[in-house]
Amino acid sequence: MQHPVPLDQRKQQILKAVVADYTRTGVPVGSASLAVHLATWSSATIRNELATLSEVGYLIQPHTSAGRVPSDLGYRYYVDFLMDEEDVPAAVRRQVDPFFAVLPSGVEDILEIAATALAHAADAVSLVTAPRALGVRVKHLDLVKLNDAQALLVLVLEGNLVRQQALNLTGPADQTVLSAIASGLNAVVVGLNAAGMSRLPASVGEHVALERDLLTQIIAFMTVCDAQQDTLILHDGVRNLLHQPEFGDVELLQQVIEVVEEERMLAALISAADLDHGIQIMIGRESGMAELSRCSLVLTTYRAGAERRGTIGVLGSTRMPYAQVGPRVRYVAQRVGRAVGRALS
Amino acid sequence: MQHPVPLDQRKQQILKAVVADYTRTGVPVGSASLAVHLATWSSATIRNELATLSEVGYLIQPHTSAGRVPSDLGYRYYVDFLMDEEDVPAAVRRQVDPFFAVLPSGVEDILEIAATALAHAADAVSLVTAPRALGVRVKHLDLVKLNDAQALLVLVLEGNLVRQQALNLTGPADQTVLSAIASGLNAVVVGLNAAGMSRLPASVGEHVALERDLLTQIIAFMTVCDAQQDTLILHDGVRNLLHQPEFGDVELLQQVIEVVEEERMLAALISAADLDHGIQIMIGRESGMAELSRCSLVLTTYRAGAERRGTIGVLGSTRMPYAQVGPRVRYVAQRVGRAVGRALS
DNA sequence: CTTAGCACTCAACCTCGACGAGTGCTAACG
DNA sequence: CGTTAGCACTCGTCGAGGTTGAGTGCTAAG
Repeated sequence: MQHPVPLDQRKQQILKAVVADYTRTGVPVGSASLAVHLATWSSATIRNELATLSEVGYLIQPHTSAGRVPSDLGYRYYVDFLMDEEDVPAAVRRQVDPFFAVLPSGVEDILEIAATALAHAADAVSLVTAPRALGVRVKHLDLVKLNDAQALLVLVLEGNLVRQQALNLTGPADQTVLSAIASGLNAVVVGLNAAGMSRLPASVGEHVALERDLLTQIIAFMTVCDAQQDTLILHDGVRNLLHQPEFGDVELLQQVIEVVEEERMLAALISAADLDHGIQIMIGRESGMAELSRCSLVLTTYRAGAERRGTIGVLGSTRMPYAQVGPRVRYVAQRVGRAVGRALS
Repeated sequence: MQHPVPLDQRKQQILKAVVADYTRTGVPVGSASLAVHLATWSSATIRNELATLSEVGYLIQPHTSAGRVPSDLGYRYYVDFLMDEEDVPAAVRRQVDPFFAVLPSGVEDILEIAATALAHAADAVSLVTAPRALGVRVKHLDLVKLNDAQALLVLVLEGNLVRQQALNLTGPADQTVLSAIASGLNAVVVGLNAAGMSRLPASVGEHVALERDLLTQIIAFMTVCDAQQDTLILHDGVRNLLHQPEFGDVELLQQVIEVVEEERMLAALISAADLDHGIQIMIGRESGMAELSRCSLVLTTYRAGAERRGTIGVLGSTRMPYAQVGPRVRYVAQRVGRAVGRALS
């Protein structure tokens, strides 16, 4: 990001007022209405300042005789230097908390609830990714016979994530044999991730060949699970976009909804996000996706335990109340982190 | 449904032509353009017929000097008596088939794929419910220790449906004890549904009290699973609504998307559907939901094995090409049935 | 019963002018 | 020299008025 053009005190106040007004009303704001809020200066003075703010690219005029609208850059300056984050109102807390009062034991179910809660709290489209670790660890596994050629692997991973997959049997094997192998593997495999499992010493049980073969398949499947976790994205609240006037244009709406339904595109975006510090805000074209040029993303991580983290955030119009949305996203993130942490037991 | 007003040959042909034209263009159709297709009669004659078709309620005039548009009743008559279903074009088959070429082993994953496939094939919002049986039967179960007070129940149900739930332990119990109980229960419980399990004789293992208690909780959870199956609805393809001119009105769009995102409302609707015969088409207000007054549902069942069936279908504009959509829904339903059947092993 | 002809209706579209919100510029003021 | 009142100017919005054309219903003739 290039160094922002520095602004004096008064220009900052005016820019802040423009963002506040426009965020509230959705209508380009003119010097007169600003002069009411900022009674210190006349509308003419403000007009001069607006002109220079437009010149340096922080404001845009839809047409000659219209008021000013913040540009992406303007929002960026606002977000970085001017914004006073608002506390999450009690009303919103009361709206969010019940979602986390009674929780299912599976992580994915919790995330689904989180998506709904955040969509309500932030009045935007919510996005949630599964918590990611360097390699998911196994908590328990089981083998169920399907037929002579196949067995069903049931993996219980950390966080009570349950995954199933059909495995090929090299030869016929009873359920009793499978159960024996499963309990044999359970003894050595618990707490390991894919990498750890591939370092496992030679077989332990009596059905050496079969067990070896199954273990190879299990490791392969776990690698797949790891990869899937990155791309799994839940979303909710598309309805919240519809009452925004800027999405009155159906063309635009269609592009945005297509991106949201096509989760792959979001996955790329989110994984590119730099979330080392608290919250990341991507404004308009900053996301790099043309379809989202009128949208902003507010993302943060939730932490469940020491090294497990997922991403949670919202997608909304660039004209969103950033001062409110940020804290709300963080609030929900904290709840999710706690809930997922508990599920990790 | 009240008895429909009978129509003579000519009126039928005209009604059919109106539906065909309107479905294609989305513009109210007038007598002149009909006279081109139905060269047998002059526009004046057709005009007379249109007037009587309007009187009996099969057609509607948006305003005095506009053409005619089919009413819900008109579509109903068309669908019941006039429609010639079209074969699913090879192009569509080629679009659908790849989705079912490589299949995951879990039923739910298959259904998700089905939803996407159908959304593409029918160019509408697809809806899919899980296959329902009178009571899902257990294939395998397992107990994993979470902490001193709780154990995680992992149920593998028919169709490789995996469900997990935390159970309360009346007293502390090792993983070894839990495994013993699990294998004891497995011996008697496999193939039973919730009802069957509650008729089970007194305990078999050595940890009588604990086992009894857990079994009660398991039965309760299975009942919940049964209930959940009815309400689980996957959907995809909201984007397909957006390029329909009738949803250019954002108000309307919002209502529809709200219903789709709020799955509960659809669940009620779908479970009310009468699917004894091949396919059910609900047109406009027939659904009873005001929000969907401009939408139609085309639903059918897919069968996986003898007594397992789920619902699959689409939600689109009332002005949808019923003659094409019906067969396509059936086509996908058949594929899904086969795929789920295979997953049931 | 069918159909040509015709008067009629009405949404869609265009144009035009009034309106007004908002601007940029200039000149006066402290 | 920064600030501000005043003013001419721009340009989108809104409503009135007029035109167009698709489509109708009715009538009378074939």
